Amino acid sequence: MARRRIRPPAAETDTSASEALHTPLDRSRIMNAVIHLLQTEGLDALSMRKIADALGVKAAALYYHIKDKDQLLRELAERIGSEAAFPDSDLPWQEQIRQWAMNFRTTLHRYRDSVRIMNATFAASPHRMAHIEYLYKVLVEAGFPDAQVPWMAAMLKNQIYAFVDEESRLTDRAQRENADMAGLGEAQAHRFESLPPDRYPHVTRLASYATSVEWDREFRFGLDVLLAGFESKWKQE
Amino acid sequence: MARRRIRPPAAETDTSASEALHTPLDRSRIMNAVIHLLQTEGLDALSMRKIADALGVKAAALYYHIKDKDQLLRELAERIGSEAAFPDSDLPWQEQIRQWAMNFRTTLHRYRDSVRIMNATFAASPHRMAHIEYLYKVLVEAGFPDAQVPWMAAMLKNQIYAFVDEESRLTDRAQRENADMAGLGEAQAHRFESLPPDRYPHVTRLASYATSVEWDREFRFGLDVLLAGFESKWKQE
DNA sequence: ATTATAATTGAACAGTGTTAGAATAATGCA
DNA sequence: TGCATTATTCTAACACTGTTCAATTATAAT
Repeated sequence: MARRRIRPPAAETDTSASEALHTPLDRSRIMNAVIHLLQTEGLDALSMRKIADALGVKAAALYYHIKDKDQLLRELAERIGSEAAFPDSDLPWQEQIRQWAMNFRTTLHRYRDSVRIMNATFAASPHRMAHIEYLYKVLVEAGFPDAQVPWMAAMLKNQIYAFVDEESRLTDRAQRENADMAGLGEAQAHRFESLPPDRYPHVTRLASYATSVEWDREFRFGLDVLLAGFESKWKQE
Repeated sequence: MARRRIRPPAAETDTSASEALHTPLDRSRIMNAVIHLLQTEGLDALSMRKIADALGVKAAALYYHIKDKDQLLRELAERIGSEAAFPDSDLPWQEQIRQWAMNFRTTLHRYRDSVRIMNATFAASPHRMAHIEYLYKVLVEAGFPDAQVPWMAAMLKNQIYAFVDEESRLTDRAQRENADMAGLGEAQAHRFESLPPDRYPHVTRLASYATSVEWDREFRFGLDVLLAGFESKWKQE
């Protein structure tokens, strides 16, 4: 009775060489499965049971290696933070921040639902703190008053998160619409255009600007607004 | 057999006069229970079964009157949006936006987890659209180019949401800490102060500015940065 | 009193994160 | 090799979540 069970091959989701085939299990192997599942199905589908399935294991087995799901998300957020590079530190501060922001945005683009992950977890991990420290340093050395630097950094962070969040939402949606009914060109992006123009004259008139967007340009525009605002406020106080 | 069941008094959570005692049930009575539950226990505790309990009813009964939970949240968001007033339209545009933003912030303060609710629901409801229309109108009439107005409005909205979100989080936490260990003064707000100063010199040095915050002042500061940035960008292009 | 309609319920479905205790696999030691 | 110890994994359950459907009860109309 009770014959030895040999673990079945199990769909490993990704047999991309490296990483021993089915060795015991491991925090890093779990993280790989998490990332793969995140990219293919999104954050909402990221359940403990699905992660375990992808590893050919039952959900309870995960809890021998990790504390809870939140730890998984924190490690995910930390990993994302670790991939955004810092610009050369002898550039002028405006250019440093511009490049830093664009690096960060590019990194956020690489992970599905990245902004939601960042917002759902507290930032007190080494690589994420390094970004805060970097921003503080640049702004302090640029001569801004200590008391305002944390707020300026927060505004930059918020602007990036909010922008990338909306950007991801709209481009994802556009992709799906193009996939469903290929052709037909110019899907109506926002439903704003189909609103009563007498009640919302400005919204309907400006709705066209929300359809075809040059995201890179608009991201720079938002950054420039903040940087110009910083300088303006700095001079007059 | 099968005697008539007379509905028990049931804890109505709030017998604040008005509203017939236990008449059938009703979208507006449901909304009242939702709001009361939101304010006392927060968004995370807002489950269909708890809402039903507060009304002396089973969860399935709610679905005769509403479509799903999301509709409840959308009505909540719409209600919040409806309570923020618009400033006089003959003020200069900067002052209009300043007052509009402060009104909106005050309204958000009145509802627990309000920002999360706003962010979780799409804005295409009358009162919320009215705010977008208003912002577009003010900015267009201030002379800003059409193509940039939607982005400017988005930046203002994002700044308000992000600010109030953080503000609520920190003040809620401070209140809880003061409740637990009354006295002892100056709870350490952020854990930033207990970080290694050699690794994060700027963060630890500036941590003190995050402890005692004049939120009103900082909110105005953030707004002024945006307004100054808008003007600066507008002039040079 | 009987029929028609409005409102509520019980029970279930398919999920979620998480835990305790039993079962199994891998390992060290004699 | 056999045995005992440790390292993993599994089974089963708990307490939740939003939601649906058929059956039941309440209310109103005839």
